Amino acid sequence: MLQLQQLRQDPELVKKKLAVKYFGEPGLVDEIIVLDDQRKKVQLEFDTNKSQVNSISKEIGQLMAKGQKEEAEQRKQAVAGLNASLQPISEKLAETEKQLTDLLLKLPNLPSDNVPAGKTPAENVVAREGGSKPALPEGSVPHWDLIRKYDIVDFETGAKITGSGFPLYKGKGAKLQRALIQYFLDYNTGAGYTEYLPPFMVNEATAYGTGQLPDKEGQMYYMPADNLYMIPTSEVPVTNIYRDEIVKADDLPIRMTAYSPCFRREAGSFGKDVRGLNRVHQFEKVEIVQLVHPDKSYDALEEMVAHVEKLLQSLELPYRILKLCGGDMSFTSAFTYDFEVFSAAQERWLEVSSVSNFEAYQSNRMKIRFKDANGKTQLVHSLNGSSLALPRILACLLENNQTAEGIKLPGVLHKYFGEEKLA
RNA sequence: GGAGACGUGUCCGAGUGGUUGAAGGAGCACGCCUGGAAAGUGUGUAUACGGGAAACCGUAUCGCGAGUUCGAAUCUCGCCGUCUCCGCCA
Repeated sequence: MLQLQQLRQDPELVKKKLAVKYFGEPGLVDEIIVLDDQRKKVQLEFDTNKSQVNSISKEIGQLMAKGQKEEAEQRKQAVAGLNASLQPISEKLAETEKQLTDLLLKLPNLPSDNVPAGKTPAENVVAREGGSKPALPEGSVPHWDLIRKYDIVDFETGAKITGSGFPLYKGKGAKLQRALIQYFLDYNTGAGYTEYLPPFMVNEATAYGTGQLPDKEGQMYYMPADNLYMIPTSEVPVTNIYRDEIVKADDLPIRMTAYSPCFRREAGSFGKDVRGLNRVHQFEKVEIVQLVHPDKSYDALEEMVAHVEKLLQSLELPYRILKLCGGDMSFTSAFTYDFEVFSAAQERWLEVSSVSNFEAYQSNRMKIRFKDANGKTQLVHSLNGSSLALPRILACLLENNQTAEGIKLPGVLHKYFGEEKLA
């Protein structure tokens, strides 16, 4: 959530930035400021009245101690009246505060200054490309055929057990998943990220912290009996590790990595381009998260991008890195790079990672702060990225490396998979 | 799931309903002391919001939320969490 202070400082600038994201209700900014003025007035009124009540109550205590019962009784009468008039003020204050938060929650994060202009994915900007697209041999097929050929993912049985979009990995397929997870985690911890294995369900407060709630509950699986949500990414539990904490400046940056399955309802998005592993309800992912000093968050972003890029290079996959345009960025992001790998048989790019700087948007919700050099408490900046999401990586590995003798695996995976080829 | 105990600041730990934002330690920071260190010693050491140029003042916060009361860390209820015992269980 944006900080009120930001809005008050320069409302016009805020509106200009919201326009970059094609946010439809710029009027909210002024509405919020008016409401905040009102809140201040009401709070001042409440504080003044409450202060009187408190001091008279104290006097009552002192009078009682001295045994001056009648004096005390008189004061009680006075306080009763004050309290009665305080009641509506107190309600008004609570109501105004709630309205204010509700409105603030409707505002998306502001895009950073160098976010490319544009409304649709077509206007995203290619930052750079790497690797080379393979020339596939005659008779090459998409991964959903290869999956059957090698009998490594069984969608039908997954659908029988759970429903469509819940793949059942089998044999070498299951092992390759495990190998990839292990490799990714090793790669991340090697770069200084601390490994976590978080809970796969979270409570409301946690889902709220990273921005899944309110409004996006439709995208998560929900367990009403226990009021818990299945995580759509480990970003959610991992970033919340530091919720409501003030960390030492020396502890920054905090780097965390975690593997988790990710559960996504993908309501409304099924229908096309969902064959095979392209879009599923449950998938495996290894995530990286950083909490950093606000001055360093864009350095951290570049560092994370370079980190993920090297990982893709080590997998020898053709990739490109996109800077998302304002209109295509997520609600909570200030700047996002998407990573896509080229799926040679499908001849299309598939998103395998998204690395974002949320600046103080998430930390303001979660109240993750640190003490700066002057002893002042400040919000940290939070960032995260996939490193990496597995299904589409698997799809590309299969398609791009298919040979008559089997799937040739990149060198880095040999020791994790135990073989050089999947056949 | 059942029964009981508990939940106070960075940590430990007091706290008969009335100057308790909270004793006392420890830790930490900055001084003094010292050749240097330890010990000793002095001061400081929560967060948020509001008012104020500032000093500072006000309000709220003792797991969370309601309630009783002139007044709640302290009493009542609900929820969450921790521990112990029993049950169940990988």
